[in-house]
Amino acid sequence: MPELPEVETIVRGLKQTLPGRRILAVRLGKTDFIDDPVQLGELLPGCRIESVTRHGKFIAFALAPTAPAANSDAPVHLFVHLGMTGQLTVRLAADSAPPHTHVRFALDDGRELRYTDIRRFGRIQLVADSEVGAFRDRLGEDPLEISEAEFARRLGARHARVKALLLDQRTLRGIGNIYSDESLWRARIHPARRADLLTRDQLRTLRNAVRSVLQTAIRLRGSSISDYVDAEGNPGSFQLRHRAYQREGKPCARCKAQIRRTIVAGRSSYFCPVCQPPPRAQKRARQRNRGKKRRG
DNA sequence: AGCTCTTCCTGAAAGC
DNA sequence: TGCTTTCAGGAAGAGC
Repeated sequence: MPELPEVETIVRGLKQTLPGRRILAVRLGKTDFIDDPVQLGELLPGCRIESVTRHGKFIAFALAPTAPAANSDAPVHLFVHLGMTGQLTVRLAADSAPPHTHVRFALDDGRELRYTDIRRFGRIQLVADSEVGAFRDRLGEDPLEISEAEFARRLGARHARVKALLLDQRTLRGIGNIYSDESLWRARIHPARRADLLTRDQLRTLRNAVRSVLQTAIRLRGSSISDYVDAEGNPGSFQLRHRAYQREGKPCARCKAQIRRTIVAGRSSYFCPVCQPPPRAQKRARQRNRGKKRRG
């Protein structure tokens, strides 16, 4: 599943070769995950790719029309979200494309940018220049850039479970199921703990854990669990460093207790029952509160 | 406010 | 062996 480190790796790869290239043609397969496929096909041919950037898990292409024949002279941004199984690769146009390749952007150097997505949980949309700000504002802070104080402010007052907040793209942008579990394991915090009941120390530790996990994962070019590959089609290797995610029954790397799996925020959540004690005190507090409500 | 459930989709793995 | 069922999950929306 592409999360921040995977998307960052892909973007770094695309930045090497795409800026300055012109899109000659667009070929579409299935289009049910594209906001406006007709507009995509009409607007993009003739556009030059100005830049490639990452916003959370989104990949943004800034496009500028070049030919006078272009259908519009307004710059536009193409936002791509890879969902679960999306891949963006640059290949020679003559090379055969894998199954489930649904979008092919022919480039002016004989190659093409391809979007492949088995499950089509990804999204592709065009965003007008004037709306890019609003689009980005819907996302929270980048977890690699957020300050300690801002991290504590964003999470520390919330009653929600800490894992739900890590996954919420409006709180922090870019973290998914793998890196939330890996960060919580490193910070020794149970995923179901309420964020507002964490200590200052725990919030600081968690922020640092998130940073170091993401930075290491970027260095190792992401985690390849099932479908992830970078822009050149190569897998990452951070999955070899996973300490919690998908390690149910395996020994904790710190204390040798068996990693357990539970459901938090509707997602499989892996944790060490010894290093990351479940929130018993919270449970008792909730039971007391329920009692009070019934009586009151 | 925050939780749970549902929907989208395919393929791998488990169950029979 | 071969079919059917289950599960995985990012995000959005509904309903409680």
